[in-house]
Amino acid sequence: MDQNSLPPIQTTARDDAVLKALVGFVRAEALQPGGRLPTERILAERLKVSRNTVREALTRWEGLGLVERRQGSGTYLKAAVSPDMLHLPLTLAGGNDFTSLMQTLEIRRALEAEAAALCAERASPANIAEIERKLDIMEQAFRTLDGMSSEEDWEFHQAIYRVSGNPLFEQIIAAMHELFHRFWEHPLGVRDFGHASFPYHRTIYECIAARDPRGARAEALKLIATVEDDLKRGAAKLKLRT
Amino acid sequence: MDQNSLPPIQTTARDDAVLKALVGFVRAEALQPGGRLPTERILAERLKVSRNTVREALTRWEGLGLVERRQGSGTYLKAAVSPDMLHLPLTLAGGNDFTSLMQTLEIRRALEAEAAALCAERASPANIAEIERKLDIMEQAFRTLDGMSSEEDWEFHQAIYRVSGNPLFEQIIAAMHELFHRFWEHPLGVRDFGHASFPYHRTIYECIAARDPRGARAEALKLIATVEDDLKRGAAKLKLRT
DNA sequence: ATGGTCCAATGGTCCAACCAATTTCTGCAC
DNA sequence: GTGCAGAAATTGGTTGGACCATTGGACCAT
Repeated sequence: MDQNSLPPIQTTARDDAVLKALVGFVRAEALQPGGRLPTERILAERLKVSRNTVREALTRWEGLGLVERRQGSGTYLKAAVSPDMLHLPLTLAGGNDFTSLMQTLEIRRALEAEAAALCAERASPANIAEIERKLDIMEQAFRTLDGMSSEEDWEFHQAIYRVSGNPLFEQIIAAMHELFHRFWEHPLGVRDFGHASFPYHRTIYECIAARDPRGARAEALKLIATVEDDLKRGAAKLKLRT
Repeated sequence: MDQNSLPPIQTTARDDAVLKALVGFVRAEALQPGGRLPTERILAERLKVSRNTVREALTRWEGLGLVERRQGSGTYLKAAVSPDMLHLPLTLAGGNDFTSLMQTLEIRRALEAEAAALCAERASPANIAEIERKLDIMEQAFRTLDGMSSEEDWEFHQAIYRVSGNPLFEQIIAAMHELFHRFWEHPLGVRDFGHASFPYHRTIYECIAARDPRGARAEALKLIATVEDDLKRGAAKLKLRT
């Protein structure tokens, strides 16, 4: 017998019930990300639970990044919610060491290549125009600053993830982006970090515009490879462990 | 001016401070997963904060899967913690609908192929033997049950992720496994769901044993393709939306 | 317009108590 | 002594009420 057929009963689950009610509220009110939730006091009164219970529920959602609380202002929705949401709380020991960054890059390589390929398959003309716009901005920033601008670079890649049609790509990479961002600003002592990756942004775009999934995948892999090289050069310079 | 040069100041962060102190405690006591944390009341007293604040902090950790609370018993550590942890709270609108499962598969395709390739590069003889053992068990289960056994199948793939040398693969896929598991037991009305994927498990293993990254990647892609086919067949049968 | 002051709303913290589940102890029967 | 039922202590869960800190808008003086 599958032990899943007899799940443990839940005798008390006030805060979970609160969250369920909140999901209902968000849907009933068609609340969009950025919208404001009822105040804690109102929720407590309406749901007939203590304000503390409401707070515990909201704390959970806050930890999951679904909601943002601003003292003196209110509680705001940060992401879309649905009744059958699944939360994947990944917690990984992330450091600034070479190994962690390399591992992050391996994940990014896998996802970036796949996303680029899917993007090339599915992009509409409007999508392609949007990506080109982001590319132009990035290239402009590159010339102005004489180097990679992490902000504009990120926007470009994000556009590709979005157009891939699979929101999971954007979510996973966005979550890891913070980890990556940390060291992006401190290029391990390597001058011109990311310079080598610059030309591949355009080649990726061209493959997408040409609806060439295989090419897009190949160019994406090349781009990641240049970043890996930069990383290795930095590691060698700092004599970090491999 | 770079807007990062004036980051918002942090005036109060009691519960965050509690978590930081808790990290220190875990490390000082060399607390292992499964170990028991101090009582909420004791923590409140020691840290000179209200029990409510302690509870908010623990609620966050609980939501992140780091800790488990058992009423009447205590609070127990569920995973290792470190000062520089990174949390990726992925929330995906995951249902049993065709679209969600297909998107999950696209992620799995990206990661599975990369992991198989890395595994083929890095596997030690002992690793290879371990994977073969898992493969034998899976094949045995297949013959006995006359069908795929999700449990043994999962163990096989997990072994590959582990040997890939990058713990992120295992963590991400493991988190998504629950989503996949849901419908794995209810194969959308498709008889012999997963049957077609069976032979590729051995071909993947053989490529790994032969230290053939390209082959391993190719076979992994074939395996996922068969699952996608099964999924599409099920969707067509159930007239689900694409 | 600009800046300052006040004030109501809102999240953050605290306290003291009680409830509910669990564990531990106690004492009785055998 | 052993075993077990019930009491007692422990521990997380909930409640209600209070106060603090921050926010943002209204109002006012310059």
